[in-house]
Amino acid sequence: MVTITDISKACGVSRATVSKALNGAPDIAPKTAERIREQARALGYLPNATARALKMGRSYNIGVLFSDPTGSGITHEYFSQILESVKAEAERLGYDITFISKDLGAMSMDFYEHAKYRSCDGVVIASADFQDPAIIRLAQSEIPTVTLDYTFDSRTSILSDNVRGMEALVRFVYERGHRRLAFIHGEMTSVTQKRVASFKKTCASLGITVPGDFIRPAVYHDPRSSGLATRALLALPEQPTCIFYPDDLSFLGGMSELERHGISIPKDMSVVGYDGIPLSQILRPRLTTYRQGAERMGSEAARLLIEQIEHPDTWLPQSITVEGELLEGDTVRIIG
Amino acid sequence: MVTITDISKACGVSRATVSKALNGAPDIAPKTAERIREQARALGYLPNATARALKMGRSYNIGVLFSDPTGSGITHEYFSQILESVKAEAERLGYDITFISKDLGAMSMDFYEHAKYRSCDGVVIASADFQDPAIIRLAQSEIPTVTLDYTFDSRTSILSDNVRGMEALVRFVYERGHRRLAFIHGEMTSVTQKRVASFKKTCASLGITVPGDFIRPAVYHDPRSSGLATRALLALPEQPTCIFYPDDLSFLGGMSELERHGISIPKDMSVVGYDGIPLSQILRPRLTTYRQGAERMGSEAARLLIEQIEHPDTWLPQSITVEGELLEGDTVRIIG
DNA sequence: TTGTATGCGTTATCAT
DNA sequence: ATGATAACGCATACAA
Repeated sequence: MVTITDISKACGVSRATVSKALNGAPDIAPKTAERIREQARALGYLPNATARALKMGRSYNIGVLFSDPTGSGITHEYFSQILESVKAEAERLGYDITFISKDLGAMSMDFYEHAKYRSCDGVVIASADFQDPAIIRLAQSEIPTVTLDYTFDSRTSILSDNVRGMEALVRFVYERGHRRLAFIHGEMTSVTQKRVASFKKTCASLGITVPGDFIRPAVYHDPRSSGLATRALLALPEQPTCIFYPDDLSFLGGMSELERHGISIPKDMSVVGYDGIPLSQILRPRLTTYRQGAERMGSEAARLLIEQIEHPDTWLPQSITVEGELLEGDTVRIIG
Repeated sequence: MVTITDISKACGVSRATVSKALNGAPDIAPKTAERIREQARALGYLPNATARALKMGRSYNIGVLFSDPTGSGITHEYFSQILESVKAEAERLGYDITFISKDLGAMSMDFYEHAKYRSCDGVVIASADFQDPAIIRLAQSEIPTVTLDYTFDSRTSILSDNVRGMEALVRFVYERGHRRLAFIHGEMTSVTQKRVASFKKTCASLGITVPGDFIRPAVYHDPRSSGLATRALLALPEQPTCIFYPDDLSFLGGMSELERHGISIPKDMSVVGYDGIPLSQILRPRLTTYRQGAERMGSEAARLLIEQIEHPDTWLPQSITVEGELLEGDTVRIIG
């Protein structure tokens, strides 16, 4: 391994001088600096991030936390998009990323301890149970954090516009003549609460009455449970004309169930999803859904986290809402 | 930050003693060791991975390389499954993972340099252009590596059983009466070569003649190009009875094209995919496909890499083939 | 059984 | 403009 010591010997200067030259310190003679940089290149020198981190107390490494209770984690397209964009933006700014989990090998650590152990400069909490004491401990620690779709007090967060997204979908469906809307929703997280509330509020403001039967629980990213909920809806004496699914993937469960009943989309039943993952637009008919700005959420999270890390003095917590966009698709029929 | 120095003061022993006690060295009196561990716990001590790495020359950190030219990268379900399982196995063995890319921030590095910069103990090369000189440099360096679906000389690799997988699919289709088989394949990587060769060889051994028109190029994970290839097949004077797609996702492009022509699956046309991603079994009809053991490939990759890192003396390069499994699905019709 | 001393590669402070 | 020195937190060879 080539170190600054090797360079200092080759150049006949001290290690301090080499370090300064390589970091562009102003108090080094330009020609000396150039000579040193030349040698460094010639020798194939690479800075050692480990030594630098130890000395500087900065690792240029940020943690990413995907703690999905269901285990689907990064496997889901929405989250892998976020991971991808967090990674891209972090790398653009000179940071590597490390996954934060609990229980590394033999040692049992919680999230906070893991982040400390790896000297993470900050952590993006992308997906987690925000009631988990271990998550709360991390979010309230001295480590800079940014959360996605949840806000801790005095911390930065990136939010998707669940309220507006759901409102847009309801209005879109309403404009096409639908008045009997059913909503299959995911587990009762804060995101779900916002979506359900926005669904009900928008319906109310449009003069639509939603029977209690039309609001049904399921599980995010679990086609099976949405299939069951769909079956329950179909068993009602009076059926909806349009079904809202918790997410695009869950819709697939509903799709199968509808097919099984010989119900065609959108001829006999209209449907909408949520997320707008690429898959939703590959399917035929293209799904009517609301695309969350996953890429932007990820890059904003990385950007704000690093801003906080690098300028702790001028930093203030903030919540950014990333707008999504309605994808019209072809699964909502115009009815009379 | 609590360091071993703090503990040593609190216990009235030297730092060396603390270090030994915490690492379970045999030459420390049991009661002393216990007292020290007690204090460490009481003070909330956490080892500092950075300092340890600098001293020991081992970071307990492995790099993961996903360099997808198409950019789909970890977003594709197959790769995110691999990432997930590499991560899980690495963590089980006490290792964190870091993404290896080129060009971190301002500094321009190639993959090898990035891995060195972060002191990675080894790298899993999960997805890459194996002709890229930067990949070759890494694979031939002193850094332990394991590659997926490609073998470098004297290096460990994890291979999916492309030959057997394709053979199984062809035989399955053959047994159901199909004799006119078309194959839309992905870009000409070594994986593709194996699949194409196995397709042709199995057909030959079954006495099936495959017209040159029936082998058509497309792009992996790109439904559009497979849709176009499907269209081309449908324009032939004599059509196939079964179409093999490059992968499950690409099949969706074919599906749309078939629908557009009013062709129903599997009534009018049989199809098979490749990969066996969860999505393929959510769709209706369930896709006939070959499930690659992505989870096992990832965990084996991590396991063998770490074995090589920890026992460099007794280590020998090896290639492990991970068996997949045919998913029967419902997209191949029995014909006369 | 415990402690002393040293160094991993780097940056920062303070002399020169 | 340059260099000597210390320090970051830890592990280890060796001395006591």
